[in-house]
Parts: sequence; C-alpha cells; structure tokens
Amino acid sequence: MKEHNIDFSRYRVPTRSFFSRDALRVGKDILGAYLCHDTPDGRAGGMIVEAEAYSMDNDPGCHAFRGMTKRNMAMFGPPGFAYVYFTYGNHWMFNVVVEKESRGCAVLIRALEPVEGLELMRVRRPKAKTDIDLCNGPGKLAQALGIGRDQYGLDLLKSDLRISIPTAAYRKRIIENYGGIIQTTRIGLSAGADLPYRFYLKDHPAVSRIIESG
DNA sequence: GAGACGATTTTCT
DNA sequence: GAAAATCGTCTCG
Repeated sequence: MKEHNIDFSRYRVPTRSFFSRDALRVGKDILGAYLCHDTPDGRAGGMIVEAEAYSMDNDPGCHAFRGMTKRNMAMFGPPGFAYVYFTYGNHWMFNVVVEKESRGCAVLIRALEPVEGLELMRVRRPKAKTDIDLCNGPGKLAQALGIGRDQYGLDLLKSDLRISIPTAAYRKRIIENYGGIIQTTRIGLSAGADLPYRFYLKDHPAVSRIIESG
C-alpha cells in the first residue's frame, strides 16, 4: 500500500490570475488541484475530483445572483479567497471565489480524494464507513478538513487553508488516469438546475454522485 | 420578529 | 429511493 497516491513535487502555488478567470474555466481546471488545511490537530488534505461553477452570467443558482448580502459578501471580494457558508442545519460548504473582484462568482468544491491526515479525518467524521466516505460530498469534505465559519474569507494562496495546482503535464496524466473530465448539471439546485456547470473526473471513486443519463 | 427554505447527510425501507 | 434532521440566513411585515 503506497503512502500517497499523488506526487507533491509536481504541485505549485497558483498565481492569483488562476482564479481570476471565467468561473466555468476555473471549475474545470481546478480538478486535480490539492486542497490542504493545517490546524492545531494536524494536517488534512486531498485532491479535488469534483467541482461546480457558480456564475453571474444568467445563473439564478448563484448565491450572489440577487446581490450582496452579509452571507455572500466574500463572493464579491478578490479571487482566490474562501467563501464558506452553512446550510441544512448541519453542513458547511467550501467555495473558492473566482473571476474579477466584485463580480460575485465562485466554484464549489464537491469532493476530494483523501490523501493526508486520514486518521484526523476519521476522528472528525466518525460516521464515515470507508476512506472514500470521508470526502465524497461538499459537506463531508468540509467536516473532514475542519472547514467552518473560521475559514470564511481566508486567502487560499497564503493561509493555513490553501490550494496548490499540478504542473500541466502531471495534471494531464491525472485526468487520463481517471478517464477524462465529465461536464454535467449541478446537484441539489432549485434554480439554474439545467445549466451544465458541474465537472468531475469520470472514473474517480470519490465523485459524490453520478447522474443517470440516457 | 416570524416564517420559509436550503449548492446535504444519514438512516431506514 | 424516500424522508427526517436541523438551524443560520434571507425576506417580508
């Protein structure tokens, strides 16, 4: 059994401009990136295998679509920062702010392949029955990494909560390993449910849900 | 200040 | 596959 499934030497700190691009572009390109959180309890991290884009271009599913509120304020800040929100009484969702400052766009991280800190993740998510169950959903990965209100607005280029991206060649290999990228509709929305703004690695076991299709 | 609802997870059938 | 759990946020009065 190998220690890690990924090669950390192939990862770099992204530039701010990586996140300032179109939400759909970032939502797709962020697959294969690494999300990591250092806390007093230790480090937990994993590879992003599923994400959804939330745009301001005719996308009623976007939290910022109807304007700024106290909750979504971070979405109007500069790109590369964390937008974290609470929903369904139990769950925190982790997003990355994207596009130009003041636009209001974000990318929701929906699933990770757990890589570092599996023991810590199991403590934080005692209900997970398998390792894949640790991070195969947006609420699950936030719980496994210890992401909550305190991480609202953190700079993901410089904080204890960070994202790093693979080199182009290594990313290409990751994508090929998992059968390519699927683009489809987003999960759980009542508005904007028809827009194909969700991306995931086709054959990756940590993808939260596979849409039935004909 | 009240009422409705949600970018989900878990459990039960 | 269906439904409950659960509470902060938003909207309206």
